[in-house]
Amino acid sequence: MVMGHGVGGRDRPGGRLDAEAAAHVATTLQALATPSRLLILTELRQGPRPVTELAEAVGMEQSAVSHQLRLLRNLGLVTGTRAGRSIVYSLYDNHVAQLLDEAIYHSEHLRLGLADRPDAVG
Amino acid sequence: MVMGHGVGGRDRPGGRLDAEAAAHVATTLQALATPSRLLILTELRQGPRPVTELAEAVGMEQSAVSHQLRLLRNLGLVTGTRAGRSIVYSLYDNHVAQLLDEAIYHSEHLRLGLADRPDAVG
DNA sequence: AGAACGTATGAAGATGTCTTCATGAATACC
DNA sequence: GGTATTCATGAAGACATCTTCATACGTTCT
Repeated sequence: MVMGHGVGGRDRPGGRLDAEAAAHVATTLQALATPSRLLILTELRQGPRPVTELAEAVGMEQSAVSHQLRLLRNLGLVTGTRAGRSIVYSLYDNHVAQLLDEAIYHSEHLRLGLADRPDAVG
Repeated sequence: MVMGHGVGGRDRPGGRLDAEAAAHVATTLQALATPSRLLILTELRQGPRPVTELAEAVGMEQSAVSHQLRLLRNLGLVTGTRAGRSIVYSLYDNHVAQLLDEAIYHSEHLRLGLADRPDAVG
């Protein structure tokens, strides 16, 4: 059960953004705009994971993972709780999971044009 | 009516990503991970706009807007068609609009922790 | 207390990104 | 054809980002 916030419609689909709001959103999205973090987050999407396990799962060094986790932590996207000597990380809440899912979904359906699209510009 | 692609559920909410897929998604999200581009896109969310109008609406120089538009174009997020001397840009399709909406929605509901969240780590 | 394990952190270097400046190309108007 | 308008583009500099290396911190076990 995913438990969305409604039926699938947001209150106000497409309002303008002021500079501050834009900065806020940009910061949040930047957290998802890196392969390493995306791998970490999708791994966490499967369930809570200690750092070492994460590192192995995504094929990164422990240090690099820790650095990215700190960033994600500071943004409130993940939380870590100690369990023995390990620290187990999880996605912070359902908004994160959904944002992840939706971002992946739309990205996969966008098929990057990357210079092979016949644009009218020229 | 927003006209989603289904009912609000994605096929497979939360699969793992391989390195390639992660890179793809990251690239797409990076396009939304900047205040300037976010402003441009949300302005386009309101409807098609010529470059100069865009520039004025978001308070950027024409050159800067053009550079960002090229990036968004290359990623297939927007298209531009000539109309007289102007080139009118629009969001490429509904996926872009939705991704935008959802990204903004979730971001606004995430309330960046930014170092004031009592994390268990320490 | 000492050793082993798991994680965090700071510094530093390589890269990437964004904006500005100057200029070029296409269209419209006179 | 010449000029004004609208947009694109390349170069360059300021700045941010990510990874690695070295090391420190906290916990567990003996």
